[in-house]
Amino acid sequence: MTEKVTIGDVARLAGVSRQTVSNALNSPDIVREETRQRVLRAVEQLGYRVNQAARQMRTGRSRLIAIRIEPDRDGINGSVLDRFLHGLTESAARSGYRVLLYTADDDQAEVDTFEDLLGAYEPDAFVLTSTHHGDLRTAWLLDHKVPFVTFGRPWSADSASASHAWVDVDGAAGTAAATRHLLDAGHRVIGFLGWPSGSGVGDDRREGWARTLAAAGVDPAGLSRATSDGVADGEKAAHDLLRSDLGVTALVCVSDSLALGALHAARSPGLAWQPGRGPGGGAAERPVAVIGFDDTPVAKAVGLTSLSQPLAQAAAHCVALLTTLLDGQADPGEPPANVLLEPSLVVRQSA
Amino acid sequence: MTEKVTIGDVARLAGVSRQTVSNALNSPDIVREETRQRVLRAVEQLGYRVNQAARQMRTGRSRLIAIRIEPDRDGINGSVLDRFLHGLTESAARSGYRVLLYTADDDQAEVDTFEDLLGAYEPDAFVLTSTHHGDLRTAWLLDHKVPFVTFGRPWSADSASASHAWVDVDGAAGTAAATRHLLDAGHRVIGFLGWPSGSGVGDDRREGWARTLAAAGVDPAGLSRATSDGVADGEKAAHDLLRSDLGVTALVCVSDSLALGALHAARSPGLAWQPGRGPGGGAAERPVAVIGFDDTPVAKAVGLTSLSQPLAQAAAHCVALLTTLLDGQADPGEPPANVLLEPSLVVRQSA
DNA sequence: CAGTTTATTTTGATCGATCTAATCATGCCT
DNA sequence: AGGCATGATTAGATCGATCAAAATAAACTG
Repeated sequence: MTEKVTIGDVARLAGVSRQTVSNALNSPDIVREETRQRVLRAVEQLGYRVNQAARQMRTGRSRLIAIRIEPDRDGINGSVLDRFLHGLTESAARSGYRVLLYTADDDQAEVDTFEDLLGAYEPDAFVLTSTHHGDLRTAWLLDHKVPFVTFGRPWSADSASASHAWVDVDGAAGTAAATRHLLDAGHRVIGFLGWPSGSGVGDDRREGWARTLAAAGVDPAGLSRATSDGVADGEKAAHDLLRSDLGVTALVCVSDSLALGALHAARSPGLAWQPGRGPGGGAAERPVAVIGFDDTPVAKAVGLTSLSQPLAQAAAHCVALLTTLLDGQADPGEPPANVLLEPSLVVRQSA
Repeated sequence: MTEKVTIGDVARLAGVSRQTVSNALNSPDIVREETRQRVLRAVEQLGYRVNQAARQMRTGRSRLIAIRIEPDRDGINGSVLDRFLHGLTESAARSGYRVLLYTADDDQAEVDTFEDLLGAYEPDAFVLTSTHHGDLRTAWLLDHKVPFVTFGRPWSADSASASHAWVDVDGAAGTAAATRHLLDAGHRVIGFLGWPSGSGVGDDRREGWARTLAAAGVDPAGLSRATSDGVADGEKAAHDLLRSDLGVTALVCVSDSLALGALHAARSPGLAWQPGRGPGGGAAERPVAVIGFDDTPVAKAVGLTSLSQPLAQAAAHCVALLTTLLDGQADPGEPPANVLLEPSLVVRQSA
């Protein structure tokens, strides 16, 4: 163990009182410059570091941010949270905060954990991910006046009231960009592989595709398929869509999992298309173009064009919003701030 | 915020002193049974939770375990740490500990962070991942008598001295199992795609393959290729190995990244093989079998047979070793304990 | 039944920082 | 020079728990 250096040790060496050391560090402006220097030199010399536990007792602030780590549910998209976590840890550290992890199997368990953590470690704030309709967690936190930010919009009906700070990535803007990219490449009949409607994220992403396609004069009706998230599901849905006689030459997908399945389907015989004509018959076949979402390692590995979420940025914004909340700079009259970031298209071989 | 409930509140309600409440919770055996019940009822009623900061000040124990979260370097193998982290968080919680994250770009930066954290948050222990030759970090922690466990063996020359607790997965046993699986399936000339020698993990995994192949009467010499970790690298190396006239019909790979590359190579024309004869000429071609390592989401997605590390188990063992260290149950005379787990082969289409 | 031992509970101090309020200098104004 | 606002520093209390030691109650012993 490192020998403990307390504020008293520093005070003794600098020849001042404990409080002056504290002031020199926390309210530099009320200490005489020369004294401040002397204190800082002593701090340096002894390698003093403020003890969080002691500070926390007095101030009630732990400088901890808690976040739940999820079991990477479907696997393929699991690394998204991982990258976000990394960004969060870095940004938090830059602002003098540390990240504390916890797990919970469902909303209720998570709320219980809130109570546990607040009683024991007193994190200053929470970051919630995977927000969804009728989220118990946000209600509880608001109710107990615990500061928090969500990574993900509040997808509830009363989102108009915008009752908490959030950061999100604009899925619709992403799929719109993907669709535009395909249109620019000469595609017209562009399909969409999504999740069953009802999930905020999924609906949002579909909307971006539909809007852009319609704007280009193509009716999106009938060009979309919904399925659960999985490679096999994606393959099946893509097959179904490509076999129909609609002349689909490209697919925008709500996730890399579905896109990967679509890629398999697209490479199965008889589903390619010929430039300049409709599908079927002719030379120089071109494979169906596919674009995924999330830019997971899988996408990189198989050359799948995909939409990349600016996760490090999102994390940084979360921390920024939190520090504003915590430092009380937030105007209580103003509605809570929020940030919407645009994903970027990473072009690879698949489109 | 939740209204604060202190040990004093509980004491008042239960009609005893603060210390008795503390005893009832921490040393139940020295409190009269009836009193204990009364205290527990009061605790329940008020929803009391011990304040870690206050406890930490007195006891010097924070009940925090710190671990570094790495930027998922190559991406494809990134989720391994993620899954380990999840397991660690769960196991730690079960033992009354929480996980604190930090980042660091290299060993030196990590050591600096040790000092920071120990001064400020006083984590009770560290869990180190990615141990390697000449690891600065273990030396520093040993030197400062900070409890820690590594996930990964000490790969140093003086590993004989086994100076710290560790948990690891037996890579050699894994590749041995993979090789045996291929032998059982009728393969004889089985190649290996690995990393350049010098990395403990890589050498270990190669060794399991070589040993098993030799035991089956096949000389592994010349059947292995070394390359950096990447899909393209793997494809190139696999091509090279398959094109040689050695008659390789299967490949064991040190990682899923390389295996994915190998899979691509194996599917390129002219590299299949015919059962019952050597490569080239004949009917009923069979693709080259490929086995990867780590069972990443990519493996699952593309149907790659791979070796799965028991990460949740490994994490649980890490916590178990730590609690033994921290609760002082470890016999100081005994050398530190360690655990070696076996990976399991997840068989999919590729082999 | 006094004298001890053992069981149970309580009192007071303490961990290391910060808050509040008090003290001690200075400079300025009339 | 006295009065006073301002600047700089310090003394003492405090956060909530646990430790060490003391106090009290109960049990046992000869």
